[in-house]
Amino acid sequence: MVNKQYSATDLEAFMKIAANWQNSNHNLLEGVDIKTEMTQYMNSPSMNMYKKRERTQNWNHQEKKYLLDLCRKDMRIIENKRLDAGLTAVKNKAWKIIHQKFSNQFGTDRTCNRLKEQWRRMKACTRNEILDYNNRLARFGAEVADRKKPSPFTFEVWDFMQEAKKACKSEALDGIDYSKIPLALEEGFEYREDYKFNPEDHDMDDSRTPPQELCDVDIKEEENNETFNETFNHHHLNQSDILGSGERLSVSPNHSISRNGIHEAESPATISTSNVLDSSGAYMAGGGDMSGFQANFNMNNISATLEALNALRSGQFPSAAAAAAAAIHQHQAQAQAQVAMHHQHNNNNNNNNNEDDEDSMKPQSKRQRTSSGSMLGSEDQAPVLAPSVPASSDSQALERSGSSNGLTMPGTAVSTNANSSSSNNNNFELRMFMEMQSKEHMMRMKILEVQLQAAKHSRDLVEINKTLALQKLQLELASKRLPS
DNA sequence: CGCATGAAATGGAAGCGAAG
DNA sequence: CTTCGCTTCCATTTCATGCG
Repeated sequence: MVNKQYSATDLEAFMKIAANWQNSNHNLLEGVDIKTEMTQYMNSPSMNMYKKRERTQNWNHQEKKYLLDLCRKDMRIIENKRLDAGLTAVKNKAWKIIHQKFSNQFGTDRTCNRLKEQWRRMKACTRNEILDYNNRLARFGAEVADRKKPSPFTFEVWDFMQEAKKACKSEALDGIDYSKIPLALEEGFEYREDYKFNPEDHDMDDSRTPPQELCDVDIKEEENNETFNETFNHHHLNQSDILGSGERLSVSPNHSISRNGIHEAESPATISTSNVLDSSGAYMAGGGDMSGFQANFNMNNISATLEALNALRSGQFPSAAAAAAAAIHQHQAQAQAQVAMHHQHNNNNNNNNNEDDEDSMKPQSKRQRTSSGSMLGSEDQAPVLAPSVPASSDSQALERSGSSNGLTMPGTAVSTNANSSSSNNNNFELRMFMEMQSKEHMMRMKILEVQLQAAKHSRDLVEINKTLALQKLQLELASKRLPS
């Protein structure tokens, strides 16, 4: 973004005033290069509010297309008209990701608010163009109307708008709690630690915005932290859940990760993200290969997960695995009972079999729904979902996941072959599992270390900025006292 | 429950810059 | 200078939330 500077004429006018003032206060400003001082002062951020605004670079087609593609990923969130706290937070989070992705692609010239504005403009222009076109089409026919036919991109945006409208309408009466929804935008996305503090994100061009409010991302600090932590949790073991420090373990019965493993319907966006999260190995190394194990490990045996991760955290991997395995064995019967309940639930909600099945494979799905009307709009979601898989027991689901990639995963064996007499096989698989756990732990530790380092640097940067600001303030105060 | 406040969405006006 | 396309900002509306 072009930083605003005063023109030569502006400065000349200011200089005249300053020169007059200097003449009348000669004794005070003797020897001061007032022109340099003035130029610096006038172009300082604190004077932004008095400057004329300067337009940014026009948006090119690639930028618009990219923005559309990003918005498309989470259209149900971005285009949702609801204003409740949960959805607003998720929406802000989505915009932050969009902004970061956009910045990665095209540089940091566009601020988050500019992105939002552009998105609004794109929609408004599209609406106008299409309505105008339709009008002409109806009045003068295709030949005349086509003389000023909207671009294919306009039609693309229009299609998106219609699609989004439909999608949101289908969920409008659905009391979905969006606050825990993972975003499709998070696919392969890593938060930048410095995002919050990155000066590039601040809208230095906002002529009416005082310096202290320069953060143009209209997102409150706490949301910032929350969203970061949330994503951090999604990407990093969900330790807060599992270690009991967070609130997620005490989720309501409606929560998608309920204790009995029964899951609610889920939107395509959520599902796709869940897949991503699974494949990114939120709990397990090995990504999608371990999904079968995850399902049983996490949903039917939260306590086992707890124990395992407690051990994992303290570096006792063998004991972690053993704890998990033991707990899983213990809970096997209980799991079967839950599966039976699951069956019953599925029978009661035939329309949502697919979603439930998908959910059962996705321990990361954090969707929380209100109890009333939760099934509304599900028919709209169904066609977008992955091909349906017959409702089955969790163990069958595990087999599915195992056979689909031609591998029998250790975790699967641990959880499904509880009654197997092949203890050697179990031991071997357990060892493999431990090794994987160990590797994963090492990786996570490294990631945490890097993030900690980055956070420290960010904090240092803030401290330095604070100190500088303080010094500047003191200088200003001193110079003000000088005339008196 | 009603009111105050804040945040986000939105329509439209004003301003900017390039092209003719 | 005018026009046009685009960006930016303001005023208004809508909704959520907090408080008495």
